[in-house]
Amino acid sequence: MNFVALLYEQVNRMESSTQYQLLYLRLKKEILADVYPIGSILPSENDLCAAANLSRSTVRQALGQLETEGYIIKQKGKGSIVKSKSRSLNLLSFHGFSAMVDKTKMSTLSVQEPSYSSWPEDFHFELSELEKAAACIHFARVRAVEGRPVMYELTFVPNLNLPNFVRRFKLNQSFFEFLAKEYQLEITGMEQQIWAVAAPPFVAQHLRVELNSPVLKINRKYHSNRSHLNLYSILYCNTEKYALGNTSGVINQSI
Amino acid sequence: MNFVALLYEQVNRMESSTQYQLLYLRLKKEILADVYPIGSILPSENDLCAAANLSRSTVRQALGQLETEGYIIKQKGKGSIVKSKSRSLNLLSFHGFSAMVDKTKMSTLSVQEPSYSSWPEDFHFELSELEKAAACIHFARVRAVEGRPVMYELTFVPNLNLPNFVRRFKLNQSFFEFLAKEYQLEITGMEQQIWAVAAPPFVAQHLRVELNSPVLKINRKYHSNRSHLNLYSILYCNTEKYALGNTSGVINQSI
DNA sequence: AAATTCAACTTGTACGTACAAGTTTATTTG
DNA sequence: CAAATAAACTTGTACGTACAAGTTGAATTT
Repeated sequence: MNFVALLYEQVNRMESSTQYQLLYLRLKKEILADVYPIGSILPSENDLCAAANLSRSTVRQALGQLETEGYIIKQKGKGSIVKSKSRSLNLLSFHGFSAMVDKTKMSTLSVQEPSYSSWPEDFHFELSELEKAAACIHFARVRAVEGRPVMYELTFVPNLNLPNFVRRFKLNQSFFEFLAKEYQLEITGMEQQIWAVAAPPFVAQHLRVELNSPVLKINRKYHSNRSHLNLYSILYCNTEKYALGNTSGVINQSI
Repeated sequence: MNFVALLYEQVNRMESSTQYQLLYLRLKKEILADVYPIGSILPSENDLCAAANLSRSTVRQALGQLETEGYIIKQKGKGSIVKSKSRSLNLLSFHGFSAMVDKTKMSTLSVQEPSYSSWPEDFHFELSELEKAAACIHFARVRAVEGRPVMYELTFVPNLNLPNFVRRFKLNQSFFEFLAKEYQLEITGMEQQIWAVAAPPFVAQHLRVELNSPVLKINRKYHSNRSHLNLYSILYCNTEKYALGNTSGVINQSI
């Protein structure tokens, strides 16, 4: 089976399928496109039934999937409230000591504009034959909080059916939102490995820390809804002032 | 409302409730008690219907919750296979470069046996009044892989309705499994913060690394099914040979 | 003996009904 | 006008039916 056939199969798997999945996909797209912005309430289950000519159980199945993936929160008596525009993946992200870092205080510096190249010789993850054969899209950027560099990020993407990526992607926008909007490419999962390492020269320079001072190194492999397309990142983090943090599980703070 | 009243309310919330939740709780307990060991198959949906005198939709709701919490995997045509004895929390855990570290090669060294004490003065998480008023159960241990220390773990637990903890808990057993079995205390969520720091003397000693070499420091707050009881850990990790890693999201590796 | 077919299982999808329980808004009542 | 009440919503739980689709193992055929 060649590559084109594989792609067609994937599209079929995504687009045909069952009634509740079709509704789920439609609602997800509409949430992403701000038809239902964050904080708004989806049409009631009965309205969705009437509009799509489906039974309530089927509608509830679609909404249930949206809920478990973190897009909406359902509230008895009220409705389904849009919570987030992306599946909660539980990435590590920067936190202050109490609250999350204010997004308005974050800035992005370009280190390496997007370009097509070959894969690094000593790449940190195993690549499939398909990925090896494709060109490697590479870019690098530094994230800063209040002007202080906190993260140096190198990204590697196999150029598989991502037309005009280099021309279209600008470093100061959200990478994941760009992929979702332009290519309907959604990140569905991730693996990562974390080390504490002594900062090598190029890292010390970009993060403005002393040579050999302790920094976090994170290797990430992102999985997507295209089964042969994975994204790769190497992150170096300066945790002197801001820690990396995350939250997992259902936190029950009732009473 | 006093503490005892709160406890009663919690027990009521857990034990009364709905049909599918009762079945869910019963099956979860039986999985934990090895009535259905890992890898085994639960009774079929129809069998569960007949045994509990419930409709299939209700049974499926209970199984669905077990599935989303990571206890079972459902397979069309086969059945519900027991996958894990605890909710998958997506903690960071040690990995080798390719496969997970062999559990038989892990050992635990005692650094500080469990004892009752007061809370540290400069504790890393905000404590509630209830927690502050309780005594602090503290212990510390070092985890080693192939004789090489990789993690130094300090644990702090408020002594709230955990009778005879110090006498009953042995450091070489799983802390979470002990809590589930002895006190029906389940970990439901977690927050963590991560830094790369220069190893201070006591850490360098326990992890057998050079003073000021880079190590991971992780502060964790575990949430439990008792809404006023949280567990706290400080971890120091030597990542020279083994990285910390995790996986999140649904990984779709079909085709 | 090996391959095929078929029957008996399993879970998945989709429809339907009925009532419980929480929220909001309009109505009634004092 | 303010408060209590009622009606009209919302989602949650629980029951039922029917068929589709995947898995397994026994029966049949080759």
